[in-house]
Amino acid sequence: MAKVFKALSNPNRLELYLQIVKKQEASYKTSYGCLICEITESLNIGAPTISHHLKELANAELIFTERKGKYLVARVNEEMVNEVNDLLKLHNG
Amino acid sequence: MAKVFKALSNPNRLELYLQIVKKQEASYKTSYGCLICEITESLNIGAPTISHHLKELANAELIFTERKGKYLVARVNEEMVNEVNDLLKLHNG
DNA sequence: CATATAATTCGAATATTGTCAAATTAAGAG
DNA sequence: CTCTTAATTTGACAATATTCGAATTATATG
Repeated sequence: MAKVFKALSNPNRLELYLQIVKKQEASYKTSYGCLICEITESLNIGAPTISHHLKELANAELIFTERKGKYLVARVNEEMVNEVNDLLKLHNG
Repeated sequence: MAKVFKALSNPNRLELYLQIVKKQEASYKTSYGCLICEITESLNIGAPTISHHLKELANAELIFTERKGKYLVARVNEEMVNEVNDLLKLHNG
């Protein structure tokens, strides 16, 4: 589970993750997920670094990625996000 | 906020945090918090490293620490934990 | 005071990370 | 086939992180 937190521990990578969430939620009716090339400009890192970070998010099972022709589509793994939330939940008053 | 995730990204530090949560919840009636010396044995790292990790958790504002005579007491910052939970919450179906 | 326990500081070694530039692959469009 | 855009791979480098041993400080107790 530390792997998930590590995946979110870098500011640029966290931003990348949050953009994916945002894009996916914005298109939840069609459930297209997030086209990576649509968010690359809003991040201040180069394409190789984005590719590298995406792999880390996927390796932590926070997202799934799938190639759609020329494009890469990312989707959030909601189960994993729920697991993280459960771990952090506090049980007292 | 990435700082919080970084604080939890190291396996030993995450374990340390979870032990603090557990100890605190176990004694929530008295709200003593967690005596650090009571959990050092269950972690497979030395005292200097624990001291260092505690500082990182405190720096990320995940915990508060307070000296009680010879001992150090740690308490979870519930507000911060709630903020993290809010950030990770998903808003679709 | 002398001793013991809890915790911190310091310095160093080793490992991991984040990032980029350059080259490469993947795939579609003309 | 050629060109363009999207993404990946490789190799490298600087910056950070993790951990420990040794020494030190803080505090309580006999």
